[in-house]
Amino acid sequence: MAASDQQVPTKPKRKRFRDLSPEQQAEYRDNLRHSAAHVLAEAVLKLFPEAKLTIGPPIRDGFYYDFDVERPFTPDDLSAIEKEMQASIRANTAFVEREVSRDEARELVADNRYKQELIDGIPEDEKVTFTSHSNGAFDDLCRGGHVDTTGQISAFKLLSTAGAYWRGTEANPMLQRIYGTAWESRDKMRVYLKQREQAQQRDHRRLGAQMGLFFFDQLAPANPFFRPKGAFVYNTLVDYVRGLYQRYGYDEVITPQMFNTDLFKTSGHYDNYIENMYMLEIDEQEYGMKPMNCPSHAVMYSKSLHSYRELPIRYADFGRLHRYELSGVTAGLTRVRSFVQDDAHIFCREDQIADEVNGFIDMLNESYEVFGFDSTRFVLSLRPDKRVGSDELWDGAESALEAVLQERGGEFETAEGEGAFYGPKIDMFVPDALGREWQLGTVQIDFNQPERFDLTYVNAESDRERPVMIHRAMLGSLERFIGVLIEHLGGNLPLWLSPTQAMLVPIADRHNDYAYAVASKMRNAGLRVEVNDASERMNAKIRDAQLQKINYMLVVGDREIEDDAAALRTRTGENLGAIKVEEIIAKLTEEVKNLTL
RNA sequence: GCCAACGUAGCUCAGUGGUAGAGCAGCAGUUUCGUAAACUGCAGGUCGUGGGUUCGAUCCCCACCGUUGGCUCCA
Repeated sequence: MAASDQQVPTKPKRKRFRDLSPEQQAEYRDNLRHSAAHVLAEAVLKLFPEAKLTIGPPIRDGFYYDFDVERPFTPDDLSAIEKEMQASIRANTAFVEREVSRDEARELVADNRYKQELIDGIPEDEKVTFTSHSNGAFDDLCRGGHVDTTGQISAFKLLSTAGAYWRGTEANPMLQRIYGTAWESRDKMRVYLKQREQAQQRDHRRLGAQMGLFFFDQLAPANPFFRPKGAFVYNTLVDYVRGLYQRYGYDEVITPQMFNTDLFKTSGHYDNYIENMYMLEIDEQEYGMKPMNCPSHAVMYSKSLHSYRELPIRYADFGRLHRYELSGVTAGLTRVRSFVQDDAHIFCREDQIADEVNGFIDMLNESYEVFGFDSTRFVLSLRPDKRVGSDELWDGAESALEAVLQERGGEFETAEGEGAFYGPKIDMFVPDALGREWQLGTVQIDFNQPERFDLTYVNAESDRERPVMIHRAMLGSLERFIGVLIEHLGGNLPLWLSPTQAMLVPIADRHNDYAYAVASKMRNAGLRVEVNDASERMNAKIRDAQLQKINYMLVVGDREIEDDAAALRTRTGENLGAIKVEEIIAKLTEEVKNLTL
């Protein structure tokens, strides 16, 4: 501690933020952000006295507060509110917590049904507390967790407004939410806002257009068009997965696109998923586009008699799926209405579950490493209240999944009650450029479909037994995967996945022929190369290749022609100088072979 | 689906109650250049769609379509 601390201050001196432990820092930020939410609520009440307060938690990078108000907030409201907040912060008043009795609490929020509901939800053995600031001018039911004074909220900014249902349920009234960000210093906030801006540069929709990969058109909302280069990426991913399947023992199948709805009545989708299905009528019969592959795989399994010796059977399917998603939730490639998954269903005996899941995670980890996903979050979801299958089945499956995760030693989270009604599952989440997480991989145990389709195998005693079905996807929807991958890599696809691996850049027109000759050599070696023979300056050609995220630029001029070489430049801006064309080919070929990131 | 914002040239955007502009891209010509944007010129838009108000609508109003940010990280 500093020497100045020898003088005993009247109040314990606050430690500087950077001297706090990581846990304390996180707590301080939460407190800061939650305090900012209080100040926000105060400001809103000043300007909109009729507003009803609800909740205002700290969130990642900031905070929000939900209000029940007569009309939605406008951008102008936001700046007015921000001004009010600043006044309150300048006043630098203390946050004061106090315990109140339940009756008193109810009295204090008598005209606020939301707060009443919150009080009802507080367990009997917990204290009910209110927190005030601005010398009591603002008072709110609050669990606590504040900074000492409003003045500590030195850096904040209101970012956006949004409608939000009370408790996130559509049946509830829609509240108006204000999002803001708050930091321990102005510098930190500046850094954050800048990062936010940079993340937008990595948005896959922006990069996808820039790289000429795909586009959307209102003629087919939420259905991407993949241009030649995008289709190349798409198909190369499928090829990659097929390669893994060959090693990990999967068999690819092809199944129909649309089915008589009898299938979905058997599978249960007709009762539970019809809202998301595209239906059509053919020959006065009701048909539906498949939203999932599992029913067709169950049909395929049921078409022949199976011995326990055949199991596990692993059917892989790159079938196109259609799901009607609400218009408000579709987004770029990450949430579309038509997509293909690297989907497969494993039919196995109960005692094979652990091995199957284990083998799947091996494959998944192998692939995620190739793509550089190193912050994958594994979540194990256990039995919900509403479920099918006996407790014994669930016990077995849950402990099998948990044991696999335990034995592998990696970190994972457990979500009680979050499993599907048909079985427990493990989901794998990966963040996008803005830190929003998307589910890519999943492995789900299913006790339901085998029952519904009456699937059986013959065991060693010649008796019929019920197999377990395992749904699993590694990259998940290829569309989403491509979107997340682009953001993850900032568009810098690895060489093996890159639609254009190298751009030949002739310095002057007289070098064009040589450039074409080099390109042809490289193409013969299996590389994907283009020649930019435009009558442009070399700088412009390089810039053009950079924007397209092309891995290598091969600059050729008089000197290179002399030596049968090309000056190699990487998209990271590195100039590797003149290298013999043969060497370049060898280098790139090696890089492709090794799936170098 | 719900709340809000937005929709103008291929892209990024400006603009006004009197039928529209810029930069980049495209095309033509000039330039032939050493590691992220050469110069000149030309061409390019039923201002998302459909109604309404108005002498007149890209602009104001309504509806629809689409896109974007949100819609339990719970007092």
